[in-house]
Amino acid sequence: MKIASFNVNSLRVRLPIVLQWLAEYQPNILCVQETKVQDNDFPIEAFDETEYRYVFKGRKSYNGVAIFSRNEITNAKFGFEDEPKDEARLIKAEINGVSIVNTYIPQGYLPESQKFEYKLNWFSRLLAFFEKNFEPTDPVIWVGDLNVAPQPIDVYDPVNLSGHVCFHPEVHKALEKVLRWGFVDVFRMHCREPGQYTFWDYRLNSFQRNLGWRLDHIMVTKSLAEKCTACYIDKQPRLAERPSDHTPIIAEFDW
Amino acid sequence: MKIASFNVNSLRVRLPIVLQWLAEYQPNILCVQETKVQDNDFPIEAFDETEYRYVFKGRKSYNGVAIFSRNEITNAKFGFEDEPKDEARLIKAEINGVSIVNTYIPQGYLPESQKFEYKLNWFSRLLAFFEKNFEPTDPVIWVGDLNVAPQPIDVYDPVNLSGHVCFHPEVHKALEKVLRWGFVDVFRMHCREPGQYTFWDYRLNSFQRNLGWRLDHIMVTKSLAEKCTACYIDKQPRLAERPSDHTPIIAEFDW
DNA sequence: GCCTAAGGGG
DNA sequence: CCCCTTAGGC
Repeated sequence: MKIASFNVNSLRVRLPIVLQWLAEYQPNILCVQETKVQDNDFPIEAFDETEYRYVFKGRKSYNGVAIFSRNEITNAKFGFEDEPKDEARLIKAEINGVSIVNTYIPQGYLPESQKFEYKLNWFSRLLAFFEKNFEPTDPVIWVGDLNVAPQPIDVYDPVNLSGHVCFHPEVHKALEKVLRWGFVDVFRMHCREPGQYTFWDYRLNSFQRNLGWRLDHIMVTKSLAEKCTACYIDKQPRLAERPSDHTPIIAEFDW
Repeated sequence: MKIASFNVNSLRVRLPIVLQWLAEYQPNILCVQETKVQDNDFPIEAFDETEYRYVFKGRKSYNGVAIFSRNEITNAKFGFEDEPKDEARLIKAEINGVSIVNTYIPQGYLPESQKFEYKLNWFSRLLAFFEKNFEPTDPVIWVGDLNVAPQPIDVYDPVNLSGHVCFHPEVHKALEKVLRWGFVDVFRMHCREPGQYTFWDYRLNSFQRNLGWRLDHIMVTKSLAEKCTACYIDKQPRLAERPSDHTPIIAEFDW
């Protein structure tokens, strides 16, 4: 049982990468973010030629989320239950008796901005969403681009980056609250190495110099964490002709 | 002695095609149009790695002409001598004792428009340019995207396209006047076949359906026409990954 | 359709 | 640096 998360930064531009990646890695589930495609323009034909089923919700230009799965996807719901729903940022679905929550959390622009307030609030609303829909003992997998590097080990320069909207005490507190509800960061459960990132800014040759951030995560409830056999980051898609600025993270489970 | 004309529709985008084409066909001279690149951004490095010399004149976004030659290029002049010079639409140069005039003639938008007036006027000014600079007995090669299909045989639907700015009685008359000064259309000297085109609109799948136009030409004075051994259109570059909407025309001479 | 540009976003 | 959008040209 393999589940992956990948911020594709335009599904249409990255379609060859995504199709090749699915064919090569054969995950059971792939959650993608930043599809940047309206539902009418979603490239369903390309995926209908694969064994993958899909659910998606997008909008013009920004955001957009999708789940691809080899097994049946049921009860797909998009966005929060209250306003603003942010449908192109959250999918909840059930696959093989496990609940999947795929999120693209707002980046937050600048700490002084309204957008940062919105981001912090988004974490609160997400916690309420988990509290309302699940018990911590349920099998729940929360994945996506969470736009937060949880620990100093998760950014290339923790001293100078402290205060950045993706590495900020307030955001760390907000994430911590959600995790404390009942999630385990399965990547850090398996790997304590520094320099393990999933995002590199397109500017500054960040990837070549490994000036990265670990922003993409696979968080699972405790019952599932016990069954997680591996979790790793795949940098291969970054070597493609037109790579995304993010790269996939994969977790494997014995169940 | 091989000379070719090719509207590249962005030299930077088509650079791989042009370099490969030069390496494969080894023409003595290649005239290109619609380089769409300012002189500061012209990719000279790429051509400095070949045996080709070059002269060019471009501007931002629109037009732009260049000549590549394996032999020395002398007395290169850009544009008309009077205003508007339209430097990014005309190069006159000498190569191997022959005069080359490479033109990208205005398309003309709509017959009712000012731009169409400008196009017709451009042909008049070009005739005056030839009269002033050459004798019909001189060896002169006039090539380029002339934005005119000379005969009914040169468009896919002569009845319905009659009146289009590139297949219009006024334009035919204007071209005819220039030809009568002393030029021979060497393509039609060698080939009377219909369906021989050099341009296909990107829209409507024109290339696949061969809904084309013969807009790119090699016109030569009589003394040279006698030495022309072949003239043909090369559709191979249209099979590239990112083809131009035009394709090269090539003439061969024994001299 | 495919090129260009300029402006917003990360 | 690479994505998006809109607008203009052909």
